[in-house]
Amino acid sequence: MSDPTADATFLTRNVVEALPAGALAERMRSASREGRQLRVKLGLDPTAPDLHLGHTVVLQKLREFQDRGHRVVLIVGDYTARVGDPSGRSQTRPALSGAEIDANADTYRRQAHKVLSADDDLLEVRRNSEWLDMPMEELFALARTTTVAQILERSDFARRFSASAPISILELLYPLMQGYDSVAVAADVELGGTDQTFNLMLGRDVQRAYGMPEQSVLTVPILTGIDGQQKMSKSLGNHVGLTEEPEEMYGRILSLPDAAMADWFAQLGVAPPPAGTGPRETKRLLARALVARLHDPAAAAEAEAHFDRVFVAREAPVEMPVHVVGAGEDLVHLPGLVAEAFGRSRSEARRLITAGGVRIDGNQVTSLDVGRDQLDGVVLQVGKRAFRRLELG
RNA sequence: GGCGGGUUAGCGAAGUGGUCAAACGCAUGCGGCUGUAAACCGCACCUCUCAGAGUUCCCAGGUUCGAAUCCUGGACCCGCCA
Repeated sequence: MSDPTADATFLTRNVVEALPAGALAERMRSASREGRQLRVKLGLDPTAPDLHLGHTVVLQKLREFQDRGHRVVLIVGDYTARVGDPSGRSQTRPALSGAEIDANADTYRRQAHKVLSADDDLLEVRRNSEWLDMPMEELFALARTTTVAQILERSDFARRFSASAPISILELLYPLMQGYDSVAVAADVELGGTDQTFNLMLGRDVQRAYGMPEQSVLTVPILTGIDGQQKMSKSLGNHVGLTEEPEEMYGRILSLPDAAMADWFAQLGVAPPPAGTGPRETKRLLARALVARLHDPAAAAEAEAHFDRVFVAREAPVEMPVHVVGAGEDLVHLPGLVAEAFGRSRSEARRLITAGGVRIDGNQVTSLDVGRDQLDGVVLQVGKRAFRRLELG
């Protein structure tokens, strides 16, 4: 392990807040003296099956800790997911079934490895059902650590409370459970988005109540989605999934509004281009860098080439699935063909054709029927991105 | 326990007996312009084998020639009072 003070300075770069001030450096120095790793906690709520680019902001930061020899403790909130984190929500959240949570937890772990080192010495993955499935007596002890006034300090609770909106007791318990996670894994540091500030800080109070050193808290920015408006979230459909194909990923990043680019560079830690670079090239650079990070540089280059070919030059991609046109009449009914080839309904296919969204070899289709002999080997296209090469069967 | 309000398409939200598959906005899809940017324009957006047909307005039953709209019962949500 290197110089702890310098490390702390490096690690607090690009974070929104490091609380309390100087605590991280101090903790790093004492850990260094004792010759032990810091335990750096991140809780993941397995309510959605996929991680996205927004999650990489915090994962990237965890990776920096790992690179300095510290141990990341990922907590899959399988137990707390049954409550639902009310942070930033105006409504009570629905609970998930055990099976859904299990499935999500699994994919989380796999996806997190895209950014984190999987080295056993540097990564520990736990589920909070290990300790939160506690006797009521222990729950009482936990509940005693915090007052309602403390919990109501949190702005979203306060807002709902003053608006007379419902707040369930279960929701009030959520921050306590998250805090108890910190006790259970003896966290030295906990990371989270800025929307987690309250929960992270409460974790300190809970730790103190249990007679243990209080964790240092780092909050990272919440990444904007590709709509440039709302925070990135799968349910808003404005996300870039970590498991997406390079081509898809590249394309989605390019659709980011210009106004949001600067934030992305800063928050995702991509080196910005030299001054004077145009917005188009700047965004291409961003997209290349991110695809390279989540896949590899070769994939990024290929994705860009594919993009240029399909969307700039408007040509068909090099490779595409083949659809075999079944034997039949001399005249082929296009709605049926499009429906079959792209898995849509005939009605939808018909609408697309009428709207001018279907092309054959690049030419907009205007009639609903086409001679069968004109379909051999041609490229059938729906919209800008879906292609099938046709073959006669 | 008492009183009141609510439940309409992916979301928000009109509609209070026929002209309602249901205004409008958002989101989404396709097209145009373009840098898959912004802004803007056009079309589509319950389902389908689409000049037509089918199924809707929390659920069940009823009134009526006719109901998203009226009545009865039920479910769920919310508020106020206790």
